[in-house]
This record gives sequence, structure tokens and C-alpha cells, in this order.
Amino acid sequence: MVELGINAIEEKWRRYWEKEGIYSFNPKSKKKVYSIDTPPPTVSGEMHIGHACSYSQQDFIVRYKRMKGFEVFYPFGTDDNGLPTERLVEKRKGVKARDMSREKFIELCMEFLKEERPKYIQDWKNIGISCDWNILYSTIDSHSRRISQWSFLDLHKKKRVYRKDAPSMWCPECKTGVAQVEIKDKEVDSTFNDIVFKVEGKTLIIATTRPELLPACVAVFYHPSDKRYKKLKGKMAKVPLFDMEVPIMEDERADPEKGTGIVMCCTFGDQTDMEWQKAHNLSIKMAISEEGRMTELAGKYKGMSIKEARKNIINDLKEEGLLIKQEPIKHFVNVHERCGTPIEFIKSKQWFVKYLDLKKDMLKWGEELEWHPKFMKHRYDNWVKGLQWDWLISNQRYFGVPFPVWYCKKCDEPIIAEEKQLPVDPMKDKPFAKKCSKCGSSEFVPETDVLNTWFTSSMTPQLSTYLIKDKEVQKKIFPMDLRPQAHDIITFWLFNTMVKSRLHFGKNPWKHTAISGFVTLEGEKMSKSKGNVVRPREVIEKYGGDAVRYWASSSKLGEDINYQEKDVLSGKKFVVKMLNAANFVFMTSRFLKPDGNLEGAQESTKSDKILDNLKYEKKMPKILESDRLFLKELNKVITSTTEAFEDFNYSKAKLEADGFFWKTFADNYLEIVKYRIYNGTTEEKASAGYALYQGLLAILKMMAPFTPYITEEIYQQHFSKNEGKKSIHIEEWPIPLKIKENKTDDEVWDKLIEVMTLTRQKKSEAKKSVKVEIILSLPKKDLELLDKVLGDLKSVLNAREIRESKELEVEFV
RNA sequence: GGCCCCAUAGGCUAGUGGUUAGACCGGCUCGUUUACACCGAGCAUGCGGCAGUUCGAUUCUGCCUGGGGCCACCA
Repeated sequence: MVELGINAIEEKWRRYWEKEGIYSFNPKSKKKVYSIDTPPPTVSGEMHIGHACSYSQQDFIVRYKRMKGFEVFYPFGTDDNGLPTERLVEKRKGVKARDMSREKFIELCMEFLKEERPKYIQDWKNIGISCDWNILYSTIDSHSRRISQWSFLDLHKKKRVYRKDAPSMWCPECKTGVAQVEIKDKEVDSTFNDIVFKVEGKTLIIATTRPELLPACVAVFYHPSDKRYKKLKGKMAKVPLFDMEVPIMEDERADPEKGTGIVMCCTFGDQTDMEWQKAHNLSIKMAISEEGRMTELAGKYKGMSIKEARKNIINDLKEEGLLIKQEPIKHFVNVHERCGTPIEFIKSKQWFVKYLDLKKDMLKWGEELEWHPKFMKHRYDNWVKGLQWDWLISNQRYFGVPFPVWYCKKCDEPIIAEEKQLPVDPMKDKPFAKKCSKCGSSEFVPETDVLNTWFTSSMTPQLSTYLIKDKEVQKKIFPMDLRPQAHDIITFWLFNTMVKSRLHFGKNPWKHTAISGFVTLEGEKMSKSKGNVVRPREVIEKYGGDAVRYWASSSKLGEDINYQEKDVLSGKKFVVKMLNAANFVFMTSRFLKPDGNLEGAQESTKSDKILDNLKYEKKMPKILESDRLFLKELNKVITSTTEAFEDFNYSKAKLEADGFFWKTFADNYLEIVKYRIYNGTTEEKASAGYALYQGLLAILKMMAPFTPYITEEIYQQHFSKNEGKKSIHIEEWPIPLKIKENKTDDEVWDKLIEVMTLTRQKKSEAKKSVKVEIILSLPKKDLELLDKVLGDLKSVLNAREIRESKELEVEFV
């Protein structure tokens, strides 16, 4: 007696697949390559159910392609550089990056990853993702650093990167630069203050929520069509409290409806202020420091926090009679998602990728990509059309890929590393150049910024492809066939990868993109802050990886899927049913008897009497009519499932294959042949046996992309010795069997099922057992139609006799 | 403010210019124990609203309503 639970079965095959290299990419293969740009998940401790879902969905497609005969290149990577890792390490280790040396912190991050990464990757293995785990990268390893830095070098050569003193988003609380993804909207209470400016001694009232920015005021704007202020054009306005005058200018971005219709521009209160600064070439005044305190510019308010300064300035304005009105309002501001502090714009030297000039091309590139589903392209187009800034790629952080750059200590000229010295750490390494090409100085200072994490992850096609050393093979892999990902990062990952690939290689990185939806719980997006998260580890533990995948296959590509535990339970039911059906087909002694906790498969000894084990016949024996009709139905479902897969419509494929298995195969066909299996002649058994064998094998193959574990279990148990493959997952995708056809086949099969259903109905209405013996009467035309299957019909309905009458009648014996 | 997606039984969903609109979970009525009670058979319940196109609309178009999302703005 061997106790065999579902988790143990899955574990067993997972090990087997790795040991046998079932999913290994063979660079020497003659087959056509199908390559996937697998999303590298951010190492975050534990897999999210959304990951489980979207990686399963891409895996369905990949497994199908593999069975279709492609040499599949399916790498895996983890995205573990940058802020998310820093935060996780800070949280787990209870440290603050800024309280320790940079070196020490980086060391801590690396240690943490070494520990955590394998555990994290295991989650992906557990849901049966069929990656080649030997083609593995991390976005912080030296391989990735080299490629990321090469990307910078190449873009520099192509004059696509530049360094500029520019404002960027900054969190004064965390004292760090902040990326756009880390920003969220928050509604806050604020006050609209009507403040008095003076123009030639006359009062000009301007409304603002940020009076503390008065010292940074550089201009005053009104809308060109605003007649109230037209007369002020070209004049100067005196800023209250601060002894300075600023020009009054026209700009369409000023909204006549808002406040008093005239607005002060302070560098940098918000994005519009930055636009104005640029558009009108205004001077730059920084009233707030990186520490979040008022600068010298603020005079007597210097050193105060933003809040303190606001309070004090308002009091002073009041005292001097320069504050006319205060109105409490609620409005949305951008805040740092971590601490909820409103974002400031702080001017600093940053690196950018120049791409705003390419917007038209970007739209064309998107056009050349095949989107699944199509409508997801709108997100991309929308984003491109709305682009207003070049791509900021430098971050003032610690744990990331360093810029391969030094600066001349004397003249600040950048010195770029050379390709052969990559990967390079400018804080440890020296540039090859001995002297500054501009001023001849030989003293250099390293760049301490790191490349933004998207700068590296936008190189994933190269991060994986370059792990294969053979250049000829690389050409077969890239451009890649498929980029699967979720829709939330179209504007980041997909877009940036597209840009990089175009700038570096002049071509799209992939042919297709498959965009998956989100997992919701009771209709709402899952998120930690809402507390409505489901942990896949627990779900897998309880129901198995196959069951989770089965659930994930029920939603269409691109559509959100609602998580319901009972849907995962359905997956587990499928697994059990499958095993039991195989058990019947082969009449093996192995018997799965699930107990309450769904643990159990066990060997039992109930073998003896049950007919001969199914004998494998490669050649088709003489096929009886109902078996032939069943195989025709099988052919139909093979065709439709294949078509669905070709269209990336895995959910339809699963629906068809699963429905065929449960209804046609298990509930109907098995019942039809049961009597023959137990009591038939050799010929009758052989015919049924052949159809059962081929039917089950095709079902297993069609379901293999969805439930890889149980299909492998059954394949190994019963089929591999005949079929000769090491795994069902490198089997050939089924094709319709060659069998004779008659015009009336569909009609006969449908009639057969109809008569079965109606008879069962009569029995049910009479509250009799389905097995009760009857005398069945059928109209003449039905009898003629069913002529060749009457024997099976009799046995499946337990009819003593089938007679002719006007309509279907059931008489109980 | 711009754009995108969705709307089918109590819940979650499939699907179609003419169909008895199909599953699953749940409900109800039964049955079964020689593959399977995580089973089998049967029953009941459904196309958000208004207009248009059409011989015919749940399906196509427009608007409305409701839900979800992306982007922008937020003096």
C-alpha cells in the first residue's frame, strides 16, 4: 500500500521534468524556435495569485507550442534590483539604507536575495511553469549589469542619452527621488488662499494652495483670451512678503475659471510650473531643499519645514493685510505611495533617454506588433500620444545597476566606460581614459546614481537570449515570438522594451504580445492595502498546482478573472475524475479513493476479475459503429481545440477539451461501452479498447497544457511504454484520426445521445433508478437511423427489448 | 477631461443575425455502490434600459445607466 497524495504526485513529476530536462532548450535542434520573453517577477517574498494566474496562462500557450513541434526557448528571470528590493530588505532586516554604508547595504541586499530568490522561484515551479530553469537570470547579476550598461553605452554612441539639470519627483519625507510608478493620487484637505500681488501699486489677487512657494515665484500667467487681465500684459507684478517683481505673461494653460483666473508660477510647484518654466525660459528658483526644508531663498523662513513655512507665511500675509480670503477645499495631489507625503519637484542633474522625437515611429512600431487581445493596443497608443518628457533613467538609490560613468573633477565632462570593461562599478573601478578629453585633467569622480530598474528590465529579450552563446542560435531566438504580460505594465515594461529594441537593433523585440487581465476578489482588484489577497502557496497546498491552473484557464486572455475558491475545487475534481477515468479504461488495480481531505490515492488489490487489461494495438482493429461515431466526435474536438489554441484562445480550448472529456467521454461514451467491456466478444472489446485508448490519449494531450501533472501521471502509467516519449509534454499534439465517414454520422450520434437523455428523463420522472430494466419503443425512422448501434443502446439503457412505435416510449419491466 | 473594457440564471461564466441560449457552483427531485459521492440522472431560474439597422437583434450601431481600468489634470 502506497499513500500517494496529489501534492506528492506533482512533486514527483516536477523532479522528473528537471532531472530529464524535459523543458530544456536545445540550441542544436533542427526544429523551428519559439521564443518567449518571460516577465521577470519582482522578488517580493511570495508569489501573488495574480502571478499564478498570468504565468499559468502564458504557460498554456507555451506548452501547446512545444507539443506542436517547436523548439521552445522559455527562460526565466527575476527582477531584483532597485527600490522594491531595497524596501523589502529594509523591512525584513529592520534597517534603513541611508543609515549604513552603501557597500554594506548592497551586501545585505545580495545576501537577502541569495536566501530568498530560490524560495520565490520555487513558487513558479510549483504551479508547473515549463521554463528552462537553466536559462536563468537576475536583473542584478553581472550578466545583466553588463547588458544594461552596454545599452547605456550604445545609446550614448547613438546620441540617445543626455544629462541635464532638471526637476524630478522627490519625496521630502523619505529624502529620495521617486519613480512615477511609486506615485499615487490622494485626496487631501487644503486651503485656497487669495493673496494680494501689486501691479503698479494696484491690487492683483491670486489664489494659491501653496503660499510657501511665494519665494520661488518667477511669473504670473493668465489665459490669452481673458479680457480681465489683457491690460496687464508685459507689466511686472510685485510678490508679497518677498521684495521682488515677476513678469505677467499669457499662457493657454492658465484656466480662467479657476481661482481668480490668474496664477502664479513657482519653480516647481507642479508639472505645469515645469512646463511654464521650459516654455517661457523662466529662471529656476528652488525654495525647497532635498531635505524638505525651506532654502535661503525663503529668507527668514529658511530652515522651516514646508508645513511650518506655509503656516508662518499665511500669518505674515494676514498681518500685512495681504490675505483677502481663505477657502477650504479638497483636491487630489500626487503622493509617495509609501508614506503618503506630497511629492515635490527638486532640480538635479539627471540622465535621460531622448525619445520624444520618435512618437510617430512609436505608434508605427505598436502597429507592427500583434496584440492579443487587440484592444490592448489602445493602452500603448494612448500612452505614446500622451508622452511629454524624455525618459528619466537615473535614480539616487543604492541597489541597482551603476551608471558606467565618471565625471571630470575639474570640468564635469562625463567619461563613459568602454565596452570591454563591463560590467563596471565606477565607485570601485577606474576609467580606461587617463585624461579628460575636454580639459585634460586626470582626476575623476564616479557617478553614484543607479540606472532606473526599467532601464535594465527593458532589456529582457537580451538578458535571456545572450545566455545562449552561439550567435547563430541567438538569431533564431531574437526577435522573439511572444511577450506575455499583464496589462498594468504596458506603459512601462512593454513600451520601454519596444523603445530599447528599436533604438538598439532597429526592430521590434517580438511578433506577438499576449496581455492577461487581473485577478479580482468579489469584483475588486486584489491589493495588500485592501487586505483582500489570496496566497497561492496555501491554495496549491490544499488543491494542487493543476487545480490552480485549471482555474486560471477559465478566463479569457485580457479579461479579469474573479477568484473563487470553489473554482479551484473544480480543478481538483477534474484531476480526480481524470485519474478515475484512466483507471477504468485500463482496468488497473490502482485506485484513487479520495477521502475528506482529498489526500488519497492508494494501491489496492481489487484487480482480479476485471477483464483483461487493455491491450495496446497500434493498428486500428475492426471498429464498431458507436466506437467509430465516438472517434468522429473526438476528431471534431481535436480540430476545434487546435484552432482555439492557434488563436491564443486557451480558455476556449480548455472548455472544449474538458467538456468533451467530462460529458462525451466519461458520462456518455464510457457508459455506452461499459457492457461490452465487461461482457463483449474479443472483437467487441478490441474495438472499444482502441477507441478508449485513442480517446483518452488525445484528451490527455489536449489537457496537458492545462493540467501538466495529472496528465503526465496517467501518460507515464499507461501510455509512455507504447508511445515512446519521455513525457507527455514533448508528445505530438493530436491530429484527427483517419476513420471512415458517413453523411449521417452526426445525426446518428446526436440521436443516440438524445434517446439516452430522454430515456433517463423518463426514468427520473418515474423516480426509478437509471439502471432499471425497461422496454424501449422508438419511431421507425429512429430505429433505422440507430440500426447499427442498437446493441449498445440496449445495454446502456438496460432495455430488454427495443420496439417500434409512433414516438419514444419507456415501459418499466 | 480623454480613452479602453465589461454587462447573459442566486453566484461565476460560454456563445450565436434565425439555437429548445450552453456549462459550472448553489437550489430542488431522485439514483447509484464492479472508474469515480470531489459520482450519476433529471428539474427550475437568465440575455441592464431606450432607440435605430433588419423580414428577424441577446448578438450589429448609437445613446443611457451601472461596474472596472488606463492616461492626463489637480494654481
